[in-house]
Amino acid sequence: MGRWGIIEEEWRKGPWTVEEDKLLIDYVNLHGEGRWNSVARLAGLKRNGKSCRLRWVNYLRPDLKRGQITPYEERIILELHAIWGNRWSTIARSLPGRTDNEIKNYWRTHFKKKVKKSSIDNSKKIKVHSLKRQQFQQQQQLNSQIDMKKMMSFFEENENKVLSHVPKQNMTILYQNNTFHEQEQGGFFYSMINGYANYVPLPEASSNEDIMWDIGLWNLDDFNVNL
DNA sequence: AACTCGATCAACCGCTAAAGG
DNA sequence: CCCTTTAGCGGTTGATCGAGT
Repeated sequence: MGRWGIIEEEWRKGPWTVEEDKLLIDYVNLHGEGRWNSVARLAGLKRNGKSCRLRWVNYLRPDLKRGQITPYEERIILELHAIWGNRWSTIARSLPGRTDNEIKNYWRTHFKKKVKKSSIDNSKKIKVHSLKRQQFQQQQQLNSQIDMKKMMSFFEENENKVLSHVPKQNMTILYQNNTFHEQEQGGFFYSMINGYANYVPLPEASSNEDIMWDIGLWNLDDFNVNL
């Protein structure tokens, strides 16, 4: 019984201690991710499954990237938020090692006020309309020339392979370490920098017009490049 | 020294969808 | 089918910190 004659909280809450972290890490190493509700029983943690999962995915996961959001990452966040709105987990999939929570926090603290008045209407964010497409294409053209040069050489070196994937609306291709990695996700070419070609999923094309627009992005003539 | 205030961000909540039985 | 469990999402909170007064 607690101070007030009420049954004590069954689960611990609040910030995690290093001891708790270690218990959770040991549990995941032993049993893998998932079955979070059994962590308390099997690892001796007085945390509910939800809290354990959150701690793992947002902080303890070994593949997380630590440190400041880079300017490159910031640009992706801004551009993808213009497309997707507050769909943080979708945005996070394009930023390896970053969590949706991290991106959400970053955007809210850095950009919420600035975007408040002029922001696009997020209520229809799932639909891709021509205005958004125009905005996105304009942003594409505002990208730095060095990015465009890398993108150009990427296309030139891998033209056949890349173009063969264009009609596949559900194919995502990552280009890392001089190899292609294909993933079954909706997507299209987004940007290329630091040897990392990033295909970003978009809301599914719902009309021929949308599909044509997606393919249009692959036309190198569309990019304003000064080599 | 004491206080306010805004920024930051880890962790919470409610809710939904998918999976399991 | 229904009911329960589990995973995941996005909004919100509140502890903490540092800068300014």
